Amino acid sequence: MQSDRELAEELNTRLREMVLMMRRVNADQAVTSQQASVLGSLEGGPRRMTELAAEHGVKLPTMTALINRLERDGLVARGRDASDARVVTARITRDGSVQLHRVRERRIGILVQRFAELSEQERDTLTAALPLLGRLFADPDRPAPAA
Amino acid sequence: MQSDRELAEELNTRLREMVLMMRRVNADQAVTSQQASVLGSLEGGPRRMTELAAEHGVKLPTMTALINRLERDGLVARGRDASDARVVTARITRDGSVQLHRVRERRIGILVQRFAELSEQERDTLTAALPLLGRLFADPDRPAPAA
DNA sequence: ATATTAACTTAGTATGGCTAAGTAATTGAG
DNA sequence: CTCAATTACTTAGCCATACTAAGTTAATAT
Repeated sequence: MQSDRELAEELNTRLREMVLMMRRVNADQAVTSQQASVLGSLEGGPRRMTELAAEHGVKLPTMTALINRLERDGLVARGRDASDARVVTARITRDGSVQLHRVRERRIGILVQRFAELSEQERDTLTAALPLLGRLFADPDRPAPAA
Repeated sequence: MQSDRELAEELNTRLREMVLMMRRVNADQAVTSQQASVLGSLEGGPRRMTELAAEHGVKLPTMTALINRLERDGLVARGRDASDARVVTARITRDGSVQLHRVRERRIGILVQRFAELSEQERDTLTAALPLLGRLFADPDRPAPAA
């Protein structure tokens, strides 16, 4: 039986491990994890710059730079909004979709490998815990990103 | 009952949420999360540059730059190894400890707050799942960082 | 009609990552 | 013992990603 404090400390440690692992998994990939994250937001269709910045918790100029690089590399294309000439939209290109798929499969593949080392019962425990993690980390101000 | 694949996809989504949340929590802090992480490695005493780089999964020149900035801000101090004149060590200063404590309390405080919204049973589920996450994210090549 | 607001971009600065190349100290081979 | 190779680190130069402040253009409101 652990106190909330101890539980929080352990979770904090796991978060650190998780961040380090994701960094290792993503090293030497063609697309950075930040770029993959933005591409994920575009899967459902074009999005406004402002929306993207808010969803990813960055300021607008940062998103401008991110989209500039993705556009330069041919992974997204900029567009305009018909009803408001100030608005700039970004959509994912075919190349972008291919890259996104690649990154996602890589990450999920690694997680699946790791799951193989868990027992049936341990997998059940994890299955039960995932929605709780979702509640712990959800942002009340912002809807969850698409992927 | 979920397949490993579905489980991995859900975990991948949770990972994204966690990263976004930790970014929000750490925004507007005096010390970046990377800096806090390095300071955490120094709590147990001075460490060599090489060790620090390996532990944090970065190359040596990156650690040099990180320590340069921390030294400039007075949060760590460089030292020398008595037995090998090539070796440079870093130790945390009093100011560094204060900053580290501040960041850690902030993060843990937020997690504890979130735990308050969980039921007793849900907390138990989480307690059972955390060690599993540790196994999923552990780096076989590298021992877990101190904090 | 014009002032304000909103949506972006540009410019400038900092952190944090990399590789390649340089320096100084230790180790090892002959 | 000498000198080449290795080890530990730093420097230099590049890129991605973050910020604020300031500029531009379009929409809104007075």
